Amino acid sequence: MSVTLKQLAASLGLSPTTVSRALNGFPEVNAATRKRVEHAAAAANYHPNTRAKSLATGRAQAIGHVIPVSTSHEIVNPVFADFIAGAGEIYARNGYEMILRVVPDDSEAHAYRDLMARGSVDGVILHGPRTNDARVAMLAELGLPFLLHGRTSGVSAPYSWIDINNQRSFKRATEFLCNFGHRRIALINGLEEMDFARRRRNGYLEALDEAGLAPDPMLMRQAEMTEPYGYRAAQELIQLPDPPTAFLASSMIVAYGILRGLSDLGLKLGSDISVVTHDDELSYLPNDGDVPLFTATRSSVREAGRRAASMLLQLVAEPGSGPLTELMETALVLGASTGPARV
Amino acid sequence: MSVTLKQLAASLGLSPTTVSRALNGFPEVNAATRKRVEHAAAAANYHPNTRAKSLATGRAQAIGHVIPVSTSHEIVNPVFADFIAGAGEIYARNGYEMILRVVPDDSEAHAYRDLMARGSVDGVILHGPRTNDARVAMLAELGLPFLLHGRTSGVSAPYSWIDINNQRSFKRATEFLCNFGHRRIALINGLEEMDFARRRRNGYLEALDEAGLAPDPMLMRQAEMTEPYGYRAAQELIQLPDPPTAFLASSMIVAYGILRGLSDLGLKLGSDISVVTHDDELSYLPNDGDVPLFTATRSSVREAGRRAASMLLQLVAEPGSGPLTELMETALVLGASTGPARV
DNA sequence: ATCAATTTCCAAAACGCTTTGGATGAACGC
DNA sequence: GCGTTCATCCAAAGCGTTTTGGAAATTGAT
Repeated sequence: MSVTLKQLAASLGLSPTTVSRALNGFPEVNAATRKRVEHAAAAANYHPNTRAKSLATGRAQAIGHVIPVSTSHEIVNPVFADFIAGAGEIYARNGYEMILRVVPDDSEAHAYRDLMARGSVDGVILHGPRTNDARVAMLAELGLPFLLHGRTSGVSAPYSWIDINNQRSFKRATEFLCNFGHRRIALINGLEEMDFARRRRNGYLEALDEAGLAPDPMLMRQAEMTEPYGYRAAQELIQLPDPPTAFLASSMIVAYGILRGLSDLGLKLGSDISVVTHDDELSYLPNDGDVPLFTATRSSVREAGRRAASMLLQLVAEPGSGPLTELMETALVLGASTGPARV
Repeated sequence: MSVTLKQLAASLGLSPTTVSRALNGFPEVNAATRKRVEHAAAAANYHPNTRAKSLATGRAQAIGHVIPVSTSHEIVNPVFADFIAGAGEIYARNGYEMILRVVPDDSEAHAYRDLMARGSVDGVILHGPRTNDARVAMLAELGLPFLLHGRTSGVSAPYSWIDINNQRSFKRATEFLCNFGHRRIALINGLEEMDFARRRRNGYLEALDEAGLAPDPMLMRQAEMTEPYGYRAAQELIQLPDPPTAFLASSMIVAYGILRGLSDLGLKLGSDISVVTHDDELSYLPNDGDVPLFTATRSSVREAGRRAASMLLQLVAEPGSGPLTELMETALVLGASTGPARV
């Protein structure tokens, strides 16, 4: 059993009040006494009981992440692990706990209410926002500080978010391909009910439009971002009567699928056909080296996690500090997977 | 602000005691009163404050996961997300919270002591056990219920764990390749300081031995399991004077790297060269379909997460229930990546 | 030396719940 | 009608902190 404040105070011949103040850096305690208390605390391996502390202060010292697990397709977002790692770093550094709730996506709203009502967290981070996401209004009404990883088109009320510039990112990637002479560019997107995927498509369409190219629905796909999805998409599209000469992929995993699909048909990336992908810099799928495998729009999701956590903690500390937003630009890095269109 | 027990009691003209007992199913409360209380609680959206509750009961109602982030190689284990999803499901169902600590791997011990001293969790799950893992002795001494995801060779004291039969798994895979006439089989392993990797190597060696084949150090590699690692390993090994005719990979991601490395050289899986991989059934890397891409030793890490959580909750509920262990066998599923050795 | 201002400490209340140890009637047996 | 047993409720203590509102001792100014 761990030592309590009262015990520590007794062993020092002091009152709990003084010990508490000594350890929490209040001014009204003698410097000598403070030293004495600090030493005793360290010696006894004293750590304040989190629950008691937060009961007394009213702050949970914890941030919640609700991860919805789709009841139908059952996919766990691989990006999630790296984001969490980044955020967790910041929480730990600031004495916050991270609590995770894995819930079926149809009872996500309930999870937030529950976390709020039980006072388990001081704020939450929302993952995977969709177009017109109802969670935003709900959380605003609840009065629980929150921050979106991503944005949600169609919601007019202000809210805090951190996002990458998906639209610009995919616009630039598309332009880049156009400049290489590509006229038929396929978009292998994530589910377009997800806000990021929608924005990426918008960027893609915008660039096509500016290049005077008409979008072809046959070349646009959306689905859960698995490797086989990329594979099938590549194989099917390349066998169209008028096949694409370039692919735009929404994630490294999809890009690997496309790569496999194409090389199974004997096509070589860069020379025969081009691929640009978004790269979240997942640690186990590094796309670096002198010449990266894929030309990519690159942005570290782990860094996004760090920043998101910092922003939310700021929001929790000063509830008035208004909606905080940050738009991260991605880098368009040149890899070996792109080249001029074959004529 | 959420409603408290006291307020609820006042609004009902009852004492907090009675309301508490009514909601917690104690017998000494009138059936009619209980109904009345339950309705009022639901109407007021009452949820007991977690911190107050656990202060009073002494139980945290939370399980901790400490995920060490290597200060050097900075890899976030992709298997982690799926495991967590499985475990989280069980926690949620049983009213437990999941708390995550992301810590530099050199201060992991401190994290456990801290969680314990602050009374933040009722138990912890250990990830990524190494050979002779010191954390086991430490936690046993702390008196905090814990369970390993994996095992740790060299530790004699009993402890609770859930693991897959890595040794048997890789032994069977190796035997399978031997039966196809393969004599030179490469092992592209994870870091062998990790217990699972060590066991896999043992299984591999055992099978080679029984087949009367001498292991060749040139054919055995270990590293962090990234895609480029698989790629490089495949390319380098295949260009040896006496190259392998089959590869054994430690994860799907590595297997994809190998696949890319080989097909870049124009080799076709199954006919030209064989690959068997371990498959954790990560949701975004499904290896299924009529004929799976890879022949694989398959075991769902998500299911392991579920079972691990159940076991730990059991351990927390009945501390005496002694070390709980479960060894999950893997399935050896036939895919398109294996065939008879080319002569 | 006196009074006010500082320092330095403490007793007690509060946070929101559970739980112990009764209290109050009603029902029951005779 | 009386004592006993149940059924049903409650007051108060306690969990381990923080924080409010002093109190005592020391210092400083005059």
